[in-house]
Amino acid sequence: MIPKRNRLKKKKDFEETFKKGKRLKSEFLEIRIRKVNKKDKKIAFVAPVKAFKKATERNKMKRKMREAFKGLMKNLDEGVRIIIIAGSGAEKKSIEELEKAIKKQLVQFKFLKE
RNA sequence: CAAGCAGGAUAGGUAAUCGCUCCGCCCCGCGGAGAGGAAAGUCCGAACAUCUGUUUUGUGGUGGUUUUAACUAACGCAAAACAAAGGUAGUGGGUAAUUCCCACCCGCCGUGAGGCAGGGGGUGCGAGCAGUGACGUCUCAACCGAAAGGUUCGAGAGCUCCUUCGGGAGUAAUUUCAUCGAAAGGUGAAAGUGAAACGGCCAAAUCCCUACCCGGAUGAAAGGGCAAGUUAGCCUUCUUUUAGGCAGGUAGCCCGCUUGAGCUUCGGAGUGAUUCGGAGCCCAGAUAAAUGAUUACCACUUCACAAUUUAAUUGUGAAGACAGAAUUCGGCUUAUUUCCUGCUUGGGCU
RNA sequence: GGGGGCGUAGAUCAAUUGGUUAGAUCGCAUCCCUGUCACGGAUGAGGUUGCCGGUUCGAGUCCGGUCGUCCCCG
Repeated sequence: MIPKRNRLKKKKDFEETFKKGKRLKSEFLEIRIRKVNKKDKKIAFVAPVKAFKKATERNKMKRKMREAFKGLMKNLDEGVRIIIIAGSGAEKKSIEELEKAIKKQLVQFKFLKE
């Protein structure tokens, strides 16, 4: 789990990131990202009911994504607000595959130092 | 061995590394705790909270009358009773309470172990549509044909018999009068259809009655507290600007929020559901929402392969259910892994 | 977290108090019309009433359970 201070928790923050954030899409993931003029980094993970019907599946998906993201945290740019949304099909991917997919997108658009 | 019936338990473990949430402390750290039997469906029942009825009684109490005392409208608190709607239904018991649970009785089903969304009283199948045909039983099974066959000398001279084929009903299921019943409805007579409506039995999870239970509504997003910003208004300061306070309660935060009809264990009461007493224990409280990831070893089950080979054992590999707390409990229902116990029926061997 | 509705032919909807063979429109198929297509006409096929069980002489309808789907509160 990501520590509390790095979670995107407030409803207002969340909505802003969701609406105004840049949209990066891949086969089974969607990332919304936005930079604000602050020093902290905040992230949230979403597993929609449409893609994952049961509560257990949603929990599992979110845990997988968190685990995949863990290593990327310290190299992230300051002030980023990220929401990562899992699509259907993502539950079959391993943690390494998820990590690669996230990394690829973030590096490509220069939010993450390698 | 096969098929089945009933009941119960279980929901992998240990270690290391990297993380998350909460709590504690001698706070750069260390220690402790961290999903379920169904957390699910939301089908019932309660706790708790707020709002809200009518009547009566008690009580507090501001105001009023008033010398005091006393009386008393509003309002608050407590208790009791109650309409409608709704619910329940063998007898007795359990519980905070239930549509739940337990014991027993009767009825029905099953070869049996056992099971039942069986259990107040009453009323109630002539409704389907035109037919060999009206819940079941009993009664009645008739008619027409130059359609075919049989029997027969002959079935197209006529009569009669058997089989097959074809054909043929009601504006159907009401109306009128009288009468019984609290009601649903019944009974009698007349008319009408039919071969038959006469009689008896069984039928409400559609109808009626009785007895009993219960004030009602909304649900933790209940409800309460603190309170940025903004602000109509009020007060203070001041020539004004301004500043401060009050009021208000939005965003946000906090409480509610986990000690409870609690768990473990011992003893007593009871056939049992359950209950009484003692001792010990504290056992998730998140909120875009923690309880995870990786590796190793050890168990258990299943499958595949190989070896020994009657059975079985050993080794290797793979796989391992349903499912995620959201105020808290008690039931019910549904999903699902593995195992155990007792019993029944049938077959085989000794 | 809490509450409510709806599942009937390929599609959109009906079905009285439980009572005939579950009906209508569009679509579909075949034939006719035409030189051909459309239009038009005729005929026809198509249903486990979401699923499982119960009550009943009889269930789309009544009662339980289950699955799916849509909506409301915030």
